[in-house]
Amino acid sequence: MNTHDVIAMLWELHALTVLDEGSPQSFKARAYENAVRGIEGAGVDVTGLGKSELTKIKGVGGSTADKILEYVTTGKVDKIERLRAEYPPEFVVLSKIPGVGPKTLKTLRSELGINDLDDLKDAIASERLRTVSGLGKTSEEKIAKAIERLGMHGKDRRTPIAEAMPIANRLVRDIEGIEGVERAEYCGSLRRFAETVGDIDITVAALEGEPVMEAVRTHPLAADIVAAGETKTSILSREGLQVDVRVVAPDQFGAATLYFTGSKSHNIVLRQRAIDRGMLLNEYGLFAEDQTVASRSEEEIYAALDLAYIEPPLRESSGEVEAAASGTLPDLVRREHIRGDLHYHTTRSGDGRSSLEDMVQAAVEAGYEYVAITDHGEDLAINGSSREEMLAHRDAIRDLEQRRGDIRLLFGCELNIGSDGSLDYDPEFRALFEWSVASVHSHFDLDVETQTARIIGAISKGSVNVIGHLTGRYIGRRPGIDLDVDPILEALAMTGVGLEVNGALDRLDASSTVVRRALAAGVRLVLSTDSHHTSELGRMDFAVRNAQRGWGERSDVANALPLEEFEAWAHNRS
DNA sequence: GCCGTTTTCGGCCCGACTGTTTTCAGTCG
Repeated sequence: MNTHDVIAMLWELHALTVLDEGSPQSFKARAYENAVRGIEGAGVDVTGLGKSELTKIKGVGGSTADKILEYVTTGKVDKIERLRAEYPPEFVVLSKIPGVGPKTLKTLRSELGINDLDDLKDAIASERLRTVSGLGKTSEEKIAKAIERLGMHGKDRRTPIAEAMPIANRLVRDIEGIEGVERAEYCGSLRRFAETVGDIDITVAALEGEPVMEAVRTHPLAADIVAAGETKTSILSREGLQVDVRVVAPDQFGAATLYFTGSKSHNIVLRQRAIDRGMLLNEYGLFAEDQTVASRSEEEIYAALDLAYIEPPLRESSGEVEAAASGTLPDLVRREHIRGDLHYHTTRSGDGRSSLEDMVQAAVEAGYEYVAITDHGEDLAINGSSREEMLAHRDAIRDLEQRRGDIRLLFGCELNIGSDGSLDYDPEFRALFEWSVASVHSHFDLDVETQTARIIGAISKGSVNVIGHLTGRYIGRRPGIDLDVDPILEALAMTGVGLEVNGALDRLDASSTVVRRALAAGVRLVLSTDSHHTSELGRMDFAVRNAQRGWGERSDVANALPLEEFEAWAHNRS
């Protein structure tokens, strides 16, 4: 049992309490939510704490502390057991239907005796739902439709960022093209750079709302219209992804983007802070006695709340507001700090699609001082290169570097980590590489001990500069390998081997949570695009944002170092 | 259930949209 389990327990308690009290605003339910936030913010292992230490955590009082202790010692919480009996899973699942909240559920149960999805379907089929007070024919039809599509977009359906980002970019671009629109920006979890998103939120600055609403309602991506008002329209894409578009006056754009970027809990903390200062914060601005204090930009709102500006990836209510108040926010790494790309393929790799010349030209155009060419090693049968091919490749790289004279090219390799931690070639040959990424490309189903030993084995061979895409996951498609992360981070810190932050949107590997733990362990980061084509260099921005989400600073990032310092570090691998 | 620069009780973030109502409750973000 660990802190993660305790948090899961509190979330279940929260969900069951919402049902029991019939209100998401239930103060008890919100207290559990606050406790989770406090525990996450404290960043400690709560399973080893006593009651007095637990209640020192913000949001955790005596009652919640008792439940945590009960859970840690017995593995159960009496109150949860009782609530589970009252609200079994087949009933709880009904709360996932969009448009059905705890109040409706309570009424359905008490008036129609509905206890599961079949009961609800029967009630709809026999038109009994419309007889319930507060519901009518329209609600009945709406709920019927929502059930039909439940598998596609229930309330907790999450869309991988790699799927959501192109849709958001297209809509933003189209909305920006509408006459009268000054600005449009995607907000929500997408702007915070969460790896999966529940929906897409777009904020638009325009004096007239209707042209925007009209354009959204009739957009080719809109398979269905969920809500259509004067300033807010919600559509559903064919894939079931909901998009909310909200129009505000241009001088309120900052307040609106702040509000819609969230996170929800970050907003609550900011609003509380406004109240403490006798002000009101909403999506239209920060107000004091009906006077607007700030609204045009996010920066001026944070400033008016006596806070340093907080970048969107940090807005998860995990200590960032406290840090902004005390001037201890991290000096986040930015795209302009990055001086080179260190995971970079050419047509030498079987899956590479741009030539060495083109890839290097693209790197120069991106403003890089150095690049490591890291084509696949021989163990990756289809995509890899033999020793002879690698040596010829080295000559081509040296030749190009000399002819150009405008960029340092490191002769590198992406080594393949075998199931037992073995690497390509032999130690002598590997020593020829000036830079080596080592990554997992196969054997995804081994047990956690084997996988962990496998990675640590690769780290310990003395031939590796950085571990590439740590887990091998594809977000939403393939889970990563099972790893015990802490011993791996320890091994990285001890040997001075770096941890890659892979900027491919479907990877984002290591994840931001692992990045944050890695930094706490003293591991250095390497931000990479893993480009196989010249069109993929833009991924560096994603690697940067994912590192930011893990609180990565400029000084944490190896490829933010000037060339000489970088090479000194790279040669220092143990 | 938690909390305190209005401190041990009384409050707890704020607003748009919808459907069912004739002024508001529920849901959602």
